[in-house]
This record gives sequence, C-alpha cells and structure tokens, in this order.
Amino acid sequence: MREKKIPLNLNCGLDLIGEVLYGKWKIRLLWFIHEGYRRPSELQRKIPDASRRVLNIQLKELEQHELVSKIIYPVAPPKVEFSLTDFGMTLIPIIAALGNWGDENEERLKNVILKR
Amino acid sequence: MREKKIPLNLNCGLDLIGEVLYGKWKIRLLWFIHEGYRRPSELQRKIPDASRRVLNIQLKELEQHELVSKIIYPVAPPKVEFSLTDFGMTLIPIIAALGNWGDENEERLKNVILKR
DNA sequence: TTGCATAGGGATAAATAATTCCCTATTGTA
DNA sequence: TACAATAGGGAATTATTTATCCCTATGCAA
Repeated sequence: MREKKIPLNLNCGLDLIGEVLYGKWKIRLLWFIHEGYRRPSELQRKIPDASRRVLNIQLKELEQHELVSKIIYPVAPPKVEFSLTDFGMTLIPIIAALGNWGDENEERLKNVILKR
Repeated sequence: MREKKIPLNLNCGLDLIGEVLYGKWKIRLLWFIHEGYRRPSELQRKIPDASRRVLNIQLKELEQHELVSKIIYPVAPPKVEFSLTDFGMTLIPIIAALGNWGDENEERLKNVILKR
C-alpha cells in the first residue's frame, strides 16, 4: 500500500477492517503467528506459495497497523520474531470464524469455485 | 475473476472463504442485501463509491458462488432483485463480527491507517 | 420530444497487488 | 573454499482488479 489515487473509504466498520486485512496473505500471517510461527523463515515455509517479498511487505503493514510487533535480535545471522499485539489478538476469534466457515463448507466451496 | 495465471490455493478454510469473499465490495453487497436493499439501483446508491460495472461483476460472482440469488422480472423497465441464499445467510454473523470489530476500534484504526 | 430511471455489457485505461530476479551481509558447516 | 541459512531491499515485470466511458433498450413523466 503506497500512495493511493483512489480515495480511501473509511465510513463504516467494514471499510476500516478491510483497510488493515486486505492483502492476499495477511490473514494467514496473523493466523500462523498466532499458532506460534514467529520467524520470517518459518512463516515463509508455512506459506510457500507467497513470495518472500510480499510476506515482508505485508508483515510491515501489519506492524504499521499495530496488529503485530517485531523484535530484531542483534545477532548474526539475523534473527527476527513477530508476535501478535493485544490489538491483533482481538482479531483471532474472527479469523477463526472465517476459517471454520471455510472448513465446514469445503465441499460446496470447492465446487462453486472450480465449476466455472 | 477471469482466467488466472497464478494457481488457486484451496488448501484450508481461509483460502476457500477468501476465494468467494475477496473483491472490494462483496462483503458490503452481502450486508446491504441482508439489510433489504435488493435491487441493483438501490445497492448502487448505498455504495456510491463503487462503479456500476464492478457491482454488476461482483454480484454475478456472488451468484455463481451461490451466496446470492437473482430474480429477473420480465417487465419494462427491467426489474431485478437479489436475495441471500441460505448459504449466503450463514455468512451474516461473520460479516457482522467483522463490522463490529471495525466499529469498536474506529478511532484506533483511523489513526493507524492515516498516520503514514 | 427530451430526459430520466431501469438493467447491464464491451472496450479500454488506470490503479493496485504480487511475482521474479538479483543484490547485500554474517556465521556455521561440509 | 564453497554453500546453506538467516533477513530483507531495489528494480522491473506481470497479474489482477477496479474505474471510466460509451453503447443498447423500454416506458413514464414533464
């Protein structure tokens, strides 16, 4: 998310949450961090379909939005750990609900997504 | 969503729900239909920031994914009505949770989104 | 008869998002 | 010494999504 030409909509709760949660991998990042995968390389391995680059970028945005915090250990080779902030933690039940809905409807969803 | 070059990920519930809910206006469309705004022109007026075109496209995808159904009345001028399917209805509590989280954290979210 | 409301599609342009490839640096291991 | 793992940024390119503009059609009201 760099400068936008199209003005932001921040009119309602759905606009607001959209601003911080849009991004192909953000919800999964939050979820995996919550599950205890805190280092960039671990997250990378959990989400092999995403490019390293995008994960870095989206992690940085999550950090700017105060959903995760980042600790850089001054060692070599470098060590970095992410964790959910208290604020980020409040999203976990909602993300769980999203994932559950997807799991519960797996059959049907695969059908309608792929049928086209 | 036309042909994709990048393969779909349908590994977990989060992937699946992402496939049907991604799209800038889809969640809002579902919500407004749930609130009783069923005609395309009404939805348009509720979401003036979206172009007519995209709303049509996203409504069509929601229909293909069986979250909404569409009735075309054979009259002139044309009349069309959308409604949530039973399947789509099961998303409403989750969408409500998303919206509530956004509303409850309005201050903070506006801050972190705009501070940059 | 002009204009508006209805619904929606095609073509194209613009904006945004994500990928790919290549670069820096350090330490430990084969 | 060469290579892997660690973390991450720059540039360029591709993919995807959304917006803009223009078109069709019908019926009603001023």
